[in-house]
Amino acid sequence: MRKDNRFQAIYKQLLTLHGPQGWWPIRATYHKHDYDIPQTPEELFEICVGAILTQNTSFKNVDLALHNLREHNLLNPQNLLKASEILVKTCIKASGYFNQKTKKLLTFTDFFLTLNHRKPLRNELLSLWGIGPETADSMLLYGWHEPIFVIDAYTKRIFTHLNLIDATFKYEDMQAIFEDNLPKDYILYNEFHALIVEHAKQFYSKKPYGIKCPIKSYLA
DNA sequence: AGCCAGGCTACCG
DNA sequence: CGGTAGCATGGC
Repeated sequence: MRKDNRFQAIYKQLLTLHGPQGWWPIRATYHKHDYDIPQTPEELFEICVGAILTQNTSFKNVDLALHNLREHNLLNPQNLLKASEILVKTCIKASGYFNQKTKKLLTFTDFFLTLNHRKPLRNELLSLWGIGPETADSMLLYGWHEPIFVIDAYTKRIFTHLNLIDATFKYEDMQAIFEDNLPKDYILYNEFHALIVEHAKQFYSKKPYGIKCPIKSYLA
C-alpha cells in the first residue's frame, strides 16, 4: 500500500514550527537533541512513573510530584515499594487522582522488578491495572525506544480536525494509520508525538479548536 | 470562577 | 459492543 505522504509532511511542518522538543524530560530537563534518554535504570523508572502520573494531567503538576518523590528517594523501585502508602500519596498529591495513581504506581513497580532489565511486551503492560494503551506505548517509546506511535487526546483532536483520521476509529486503528504512513523510526515517533502535544497546546486547547492552526492552510 | 490537563477503570444499556 | 461517571489537583 502506498504511503499517504501528508503524515510525514506534517511532521516536517511541525518540526519547523516548533523545533525539536526533546522528550522525555528527565529531572524536568528537556534534551532537545539527545534521543539517548534514558541512560540509567533509574531514569527509565522515572519515565515510567511520569507516564503513569501524567494520565489526564498536565506535566507541570507531574513535575511537582516527581520532585517530591525524588526528595524522598522514591524514584527507585525498591524504595517505592518499601515506602508507606501515605508517603507516596503525599508526594504525588499535586498530580491528581492520587489514590488511584498510588495503586497504579505500586502495581507497575511490582511488575517492573520482575522484568530483570528486559523490555516488557505491550500486552504485559496492558494487563496491569492502571496501564492503558497510551501509557504502555509511552513507556515503550520513550523508555525502551520501541518504534511505536503514541496516540493521545491531542493526536485525535488535531488529526480528526484535519480530516486525516476518522474520529470513530479505535486506538490501535489510529496507531496503524500513523505507522503505515511513516518510516518505522524511533526518533521520528519520539519527536512527532512531542510536537503534536506542543502544537495542540498552542492551537487546539480551547474551542473552537484549530482556528489559527497554520497546518490547515498548508494542507489546503 | 470555570475550564482544562501528555487516561483508565467500572459499570451501564 | 459503545457511551460515560468518577477519579483530584494546580494553572491559567
